[in-house]
Amino acid sequence: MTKSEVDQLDDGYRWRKYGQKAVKNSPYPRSYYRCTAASCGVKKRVERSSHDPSVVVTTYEGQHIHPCPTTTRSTLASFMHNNEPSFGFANVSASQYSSQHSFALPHASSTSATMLYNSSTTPLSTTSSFGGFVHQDHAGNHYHQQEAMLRDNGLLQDIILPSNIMSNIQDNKDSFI
DNA sequence: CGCTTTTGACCAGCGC
DNA sequence: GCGCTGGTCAAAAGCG
Repeated sequence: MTKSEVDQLDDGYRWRKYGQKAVKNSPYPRSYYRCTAASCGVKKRVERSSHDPSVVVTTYEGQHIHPCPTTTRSTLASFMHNNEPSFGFANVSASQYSSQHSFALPHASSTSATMLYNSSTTPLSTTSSFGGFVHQDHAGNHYHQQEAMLRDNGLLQDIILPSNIMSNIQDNKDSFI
């Protein structure tokens, strides 16, 4: 369950929508997505909570059998190209970036819901929870970028989960990272 | 042109 | 069997 203004959360993988249905007991439709990677049959369902419209419920089914295509460099690279050269952490670019990205925690077992790591409500007024790396684009230009890192304190507060699951995450968070 | 989204149709499971 | 519901298919449209 992820608090988000937008239905489409970027978890780093590429998804193709294959259906949408109205669901009972909810005014909001449920969307069905499949991972676009060949031979990767991972699916996800995305629906908005009827109790709290600001909450998006994302249910993953299966596990990816391939590396995440976009959480490494490419997504950030494309983002950078849209915002260069004045990328910085105290400006609008940073907040736009944070509002559009979430991070899937690993260790999701088959058919179970995966918790999303969403940074949409976390102000990026500091750089304390980010590391950095250097990106080289096709023209050979170098950009110093800040790569999102999963750190303690980072963004766990934005995950909306039952308390027992939250405590389980806290107990095992080192293994998540 | 290739990929994605939209959307009605179709199908399976379930309760009555 | 019938109706309801959730999940999937696939043709058409949209988009870069």
